[in-house]
Amino acid sequence: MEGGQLETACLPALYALGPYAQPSPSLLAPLPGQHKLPQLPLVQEQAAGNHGVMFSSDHGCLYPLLPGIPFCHSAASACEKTTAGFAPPFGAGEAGTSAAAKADSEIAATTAATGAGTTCHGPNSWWKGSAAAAEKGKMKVRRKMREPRFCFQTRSDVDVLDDGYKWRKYGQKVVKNSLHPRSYYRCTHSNCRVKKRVERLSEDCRMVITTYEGRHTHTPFSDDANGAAGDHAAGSCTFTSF
DNA sequence: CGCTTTTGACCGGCGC
DNA sequence: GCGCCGGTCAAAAGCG
Repeated sequence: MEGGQLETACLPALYALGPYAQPSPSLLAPLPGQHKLPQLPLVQEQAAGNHGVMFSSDHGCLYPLLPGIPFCHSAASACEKTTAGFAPPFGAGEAGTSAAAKADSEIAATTAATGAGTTCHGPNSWWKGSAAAAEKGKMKVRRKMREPRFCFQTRSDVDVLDDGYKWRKYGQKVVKNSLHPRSYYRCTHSNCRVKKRVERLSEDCRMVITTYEGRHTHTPFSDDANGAAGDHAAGSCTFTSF
């Protein structure tokens, strides 16, 4: 359903960030058919910090929400600072719930684990185990193995931003202190375990918080046999990491 | 017919 | 130890 819902004209500038790529301006590659990207020094910090960065976009202008915010390098407390700082201007702070901070704290422990070169699951079983019994055991592992996350704030009438990837919705949940349900998506690419959450601010239903978790193992549209899009990938690996 | 979305249930983590 | 809450699962329904 997603991937094409947004008219290009009203697309918020959503750029592919390379959380693990080298901190270079080349990290910022505009997605196919999207706006030229501004220089975002903050992203370079993000590249080093791996996760927790937040941006705001207003139909084309993507900018750091809080310049100089402390990234979540390791401690959960740092994450809380980040998210708390994010919340006040908008009142709700859904993206900065304790759970988000909690997850970020897990990321801190996870980053090293994932850096070891292993995925938590088989390459083709990123969303479920083979057996229910085994799943129970894996569930805990999966929760521990959190991926780096990026949080974007965009202003849009549609929930799902066309970021060049194809997503499948796997859940929706009403979260506390939010008038709008949170939607959970997974990348449909077979080997890709990237997830994203989409939710709207209670105080401003036009503001959409999109949180990406993990890194794409493929280029945008690569699973759609869209070769042209693949050509947009900056280099071979920089753009693939999101 | 295959894929996606919906939705209620379940599970684990965390705070009290 | 208990309850709350976020995140995920999985069956059913919907859609192209």
